[in-house]
Amino acid sequence: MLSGRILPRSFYARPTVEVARDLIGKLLVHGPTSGIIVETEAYLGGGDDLAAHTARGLTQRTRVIFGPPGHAYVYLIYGMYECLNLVAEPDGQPGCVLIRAIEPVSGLDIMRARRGAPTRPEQLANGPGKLTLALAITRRHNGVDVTRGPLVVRHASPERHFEIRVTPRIGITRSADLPLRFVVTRKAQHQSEPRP
DNA sequence: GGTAGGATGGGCT
DNA sequence: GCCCATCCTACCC
Repeated sequence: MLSGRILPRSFYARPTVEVARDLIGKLLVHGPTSGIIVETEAYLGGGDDLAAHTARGLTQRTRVIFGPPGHAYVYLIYGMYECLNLVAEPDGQPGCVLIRAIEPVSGLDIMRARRGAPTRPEQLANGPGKLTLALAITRRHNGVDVTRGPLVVRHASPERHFEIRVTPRIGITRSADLPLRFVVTRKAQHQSEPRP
């Protein structure tokens, strides 16, 4: 598949929920590996979202989330895995989107080698810790600008349209009821004709 | 099909 | 010292 233009910073400089929703169907690219984003979660600033890392305010770790939009926030989780977020909202306002799953598009063999365990294609990057492993995204990418390579998000070409379901977020205990997770349920381009 | 438990280290109280 | 925005394996239907 061809990749379209890089998402501009204005894409990210919007309310976090809108950015989370609109990242579905976009192409996450790092070097030779890439995949279509199929699951995201919004983590809000402003204090009402107790699951957000920014809920306790500005710290050394969370400073990137308060910075300009269109940058990567990467952190270590459970001492073993790293999670990729993309910073939303205008500069100075917190808010970010966790990328929870991608559907591999290019560099499948490289992803398989990085993941180690015998892995079926659909399981290569279907989790936040798995996709960073598959795309070789680490804390060294914390703070990098994703509107300029090598780690970027692009429009898919042709543009992809999906049916999206909104649900509570996964794996949290605080603010666990907020509908801030966006996940592809069905590929629109594969939608069948009306049944007889 | 399902779930329980352990690995592992940084951030914050 | 406790809490994680996780994943994999073992084990049990």
